[in-house]
Amino acid sequence: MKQTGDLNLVKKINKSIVLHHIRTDSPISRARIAEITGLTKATVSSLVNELIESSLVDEIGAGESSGGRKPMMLLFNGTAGYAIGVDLGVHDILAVLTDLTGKVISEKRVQHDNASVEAVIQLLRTTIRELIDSAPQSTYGIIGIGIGVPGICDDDGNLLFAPNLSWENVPLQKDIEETFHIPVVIDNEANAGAVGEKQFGAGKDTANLVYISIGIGIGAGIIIKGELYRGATGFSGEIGHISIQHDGPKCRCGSLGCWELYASEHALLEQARLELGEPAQLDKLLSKAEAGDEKVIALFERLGYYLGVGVVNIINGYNPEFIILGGRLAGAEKWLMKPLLQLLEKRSLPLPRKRLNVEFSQLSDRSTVLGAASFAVSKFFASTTVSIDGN
Amino acid sequence: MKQTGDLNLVKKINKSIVLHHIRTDSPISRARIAEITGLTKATVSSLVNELIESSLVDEIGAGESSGGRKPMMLLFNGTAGYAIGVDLGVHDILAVLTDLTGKVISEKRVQHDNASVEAVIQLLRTTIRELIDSAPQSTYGIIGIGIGVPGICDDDGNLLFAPNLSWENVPLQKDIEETFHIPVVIDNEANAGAVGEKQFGAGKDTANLVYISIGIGIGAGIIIKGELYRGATGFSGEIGHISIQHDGPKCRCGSLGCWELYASEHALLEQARLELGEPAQLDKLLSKAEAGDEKVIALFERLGYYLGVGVVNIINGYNPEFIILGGRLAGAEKWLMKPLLQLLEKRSLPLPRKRLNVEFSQLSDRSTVLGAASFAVSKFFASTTVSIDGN
DNA sequence: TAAGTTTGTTTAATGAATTTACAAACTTTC
DNA sequence: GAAAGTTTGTAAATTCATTAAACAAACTTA
Repeated sequence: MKQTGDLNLVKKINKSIVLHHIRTDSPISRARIAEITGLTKATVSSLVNELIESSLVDEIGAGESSGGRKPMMLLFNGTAGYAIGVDLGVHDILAVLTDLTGKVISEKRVQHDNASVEAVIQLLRTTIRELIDSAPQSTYGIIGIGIGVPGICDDDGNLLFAPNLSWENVPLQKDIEETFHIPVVIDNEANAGAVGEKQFGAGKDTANLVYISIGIGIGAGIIIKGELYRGATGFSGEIGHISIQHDGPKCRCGSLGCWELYASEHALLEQARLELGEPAQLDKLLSKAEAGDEKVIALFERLGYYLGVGVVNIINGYNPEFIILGGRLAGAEKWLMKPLLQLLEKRSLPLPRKRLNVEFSQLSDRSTVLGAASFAVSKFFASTTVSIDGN
Repeated sequence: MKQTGDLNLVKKINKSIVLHHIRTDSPISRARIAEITGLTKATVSSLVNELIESSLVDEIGAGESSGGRKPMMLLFNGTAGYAIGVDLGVHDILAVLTDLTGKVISEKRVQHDNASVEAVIQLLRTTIRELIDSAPQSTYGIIGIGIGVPGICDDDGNLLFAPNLSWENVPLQKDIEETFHIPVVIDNEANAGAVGEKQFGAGKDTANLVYISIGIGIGAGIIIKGELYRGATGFSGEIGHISIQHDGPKCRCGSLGCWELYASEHALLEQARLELGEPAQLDKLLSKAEAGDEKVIALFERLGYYLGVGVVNIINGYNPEFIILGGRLAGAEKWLMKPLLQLLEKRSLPLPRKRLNVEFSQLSDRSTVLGAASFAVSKFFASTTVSIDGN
């Protein structure tokens, strides 16, 4: 049933507000937190002391006086525990160990050939195990594992469908949880990427952003009012399958003229094959474009146009403040950005466009893995701020 | 800053939970509410008695015993106050007086020729005045006015842009508030329609629905987790301007191939003119189709196809549980539904479609006006208790 | 050195929920 | 029809997080 109100809830709310300010505005004093939040000094003091008790906050010494007693400055203790983030890709696994602030402590990257589901999961297990073993000693240890996957998940952490891996109904969360006995969160790689960008990338101060992952297909993570939008049944953002040509070519999803048939890596390589007369690879196309090959540059520019078509749809449909383009094709920003922006200028409604930013990701291929780690940290705080005192 | 927690908040939360159950599950006893919510009987008793004190709840006598003392049944007192809902259309105004349950008490419908902004607003004022005067005596009187408008609004109740009225920057909320000194809420007609459908129509038990208003243009109201999704800058759902043909004909919005160029009433009439060689009107086309005119039926069926194209995009983009089609064209359900469903069957991804319903509105042209009244009621409860969101 | 400011803690008060107890009103059972 | 058990709703005592007020410590300024 719905959450009712009691004193426990009040404390949980206030404690997480206090912790939030220590995490984002640190170093900060108790008095300043009281001033910002409207809580009394006594309340803040009490909550801060509990947070110190539980190792999540440290006092780092006196700050500058503003005409009276010097304030004791507080800092979030990012090393009270560690999280693991994983980007389970189609051809590789990228995994990081981060502290509670999201700072990367160590990183592993391994290739896989997707020989079997079990083989990949086994590789995943050994990769995670190595990172766990590399973690420094800490109060809470490894507090969780977040995994971004190239497919659709349900609420129970099952990977329902991952077309580019040809996986179906893999109980990934349960599997990894049983291996390590640590809380595991599974989510779509674009959702994870969106969270990564919001926490650590260009979207830091934004509550409404759309992260578009342009890879073999196109996926999107949508953050509304600071929260991921998952749709009714736990997955949305199948934005790659928004049709931009109702009578266009058939997509494997059953529809016609889907955006990702025009604006994905797969689409680019297919066009390159048709126009250049030979199978192409992304890195080769990139170096050719870099060398000034006009035919290849034209290919990228056309891709930029098609990206723009879909971005206009996203603007009109979601009215975000921020659109961040990421994924493998983010490396082609140089040639994609201009035609994309030109199209936006011409085609998007002026009102939704007013307060909008469109940028390529600054985190390169780490948006997803950082977001995944962030899922684990969020889950930890969601479960802890309530019962951390133990009473 | 963010809302902090205190005893007041706890009480607000619990009081609104209790009221929510009385509103939705009535008649209901105190004991049953305690059982459902997890609150203690003492707490429920105390809160219920305050609600009775404030006239929002009535005791209606003893219910059936289940083996012990008979329970005292509680009922929400819908007549403690009245709300006004308005659908400000392009050619007419529909306004209703409802009680707090949304039951329509009286109704007014007037035509207008949009001679000037001031003339329409004056007509709006006299219409509202008549409804106010027709309201029965009650504890709280007229608790608010909600207005659905065919355009884009900002948070301050300004009608920024209404293309089909040719209005721009009209401070409608302020204007009506100053006339009646009653709280006024302004919102887009599709947003109001979505809320109307959720409260009173087909979407009653749904937290995630999209209401598509097919009128002269196409608008949409999107409800996510029981709340309207407004986008970053207060308006979204410009779904009519999602392109379904990236190189299609130019739309007045600047883009090419927008959905509403294919699937709106305007589009239908334009096609009718081209194919039948004479200017057409919707009601005439409807009667011709009714009479079995195959050419006209084919027009509707093609419209159904184009509706489906956009609906597939909405399914893939928002993954709602429920899509409700409303607006003037809802009257053509008979010919639109079949090609629409056929298209969905063929083109939408199986997973998002699984738990999805697509229906035409049952409220005919009252979705918007009922939703608008509901806005006023919600605002009233938000100020007295705390927002009542429907699970 | 004295006066004023700022920080953070202590103490008492507030009030909403919980726990426990209980009376009243019913039904069931023998 | 009386006794036993159940259900409903209220009352009294307790709990606990917040607030308000007072205060000591630490610092700046004049």
